[in-house]
Amino acid sequence: MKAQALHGHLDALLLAVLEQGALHGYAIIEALRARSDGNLDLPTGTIYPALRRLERAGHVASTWSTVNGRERRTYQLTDAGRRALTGERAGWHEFQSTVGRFLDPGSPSGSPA
Amino acid sequence: MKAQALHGHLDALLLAVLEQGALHGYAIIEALRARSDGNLDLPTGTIYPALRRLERAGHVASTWSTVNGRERRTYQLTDAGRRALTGERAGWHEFQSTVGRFLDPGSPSGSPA
DNA sequence: CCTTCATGTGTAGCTACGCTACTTGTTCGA
DNA sequence: TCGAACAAGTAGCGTAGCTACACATGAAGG
Repeated sequence: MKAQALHGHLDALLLAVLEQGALHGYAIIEALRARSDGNLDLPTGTIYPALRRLERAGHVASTWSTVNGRERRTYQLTDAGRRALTGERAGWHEFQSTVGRFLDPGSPSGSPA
Repeated sequence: MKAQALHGHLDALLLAVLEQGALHGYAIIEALRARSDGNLDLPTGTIYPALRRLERAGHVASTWSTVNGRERRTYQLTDAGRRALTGERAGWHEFQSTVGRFLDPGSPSGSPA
């Protein structure tokens, strides 16, 4: 998967992963990798700054905890984050349908969903 | 539509538009706008550099012509461009399915196509 | 005649944002 | 003891689309 394809969609992915339950950064990376069959293997330098961004935006909240002597910052979705995710989903569908109209051969209307 | 969502997919769009016939830059902008119901209203500063990039990559070829005293640079797909478009389509489908797995609620397998 | 708008191409510089490469620290198995 | 997995983090880079501009012609309107 081309690296820059993700541009602008990472926030939505992170919110979607956290929708199913709070996770810490490292676990988020593993969840993305697992649920995408290895297609999304994102480096920490991508995830951690993105999570800080989401926290500054109020979409996630973080709490520190210590597990086996290791410091974990666990992130959970806020109500605003849940609302944001709804918007991101809508945006994704619009984007998908718009680009698909050009790139999907057999779907003329552009609205398969 | 968020602006940076397009990142990494513009080349594919341009190749797809040119697949249906040669067009000059301005007409490409209009074609994108028309076929996307106005969702893709791309500025010239996006299109022209992108076309130059595609030409340097050998995916399109350009020919000058004069129409009504106006200089037009018409772009057409090369064979390499056609092959590239096939790859871009595959990449798009992979991307779509990967992200959709997280953002599309009701499609568990992630392979609707 | 002059202004304005649509047509048409183009560039310089900005900015957003994911990536590379690195650092720090702990636990666990070889 | 040493390396690998776990866990978090930052500085700086690079890509690539966007903003704002410049330039030129033709048609329409006053």
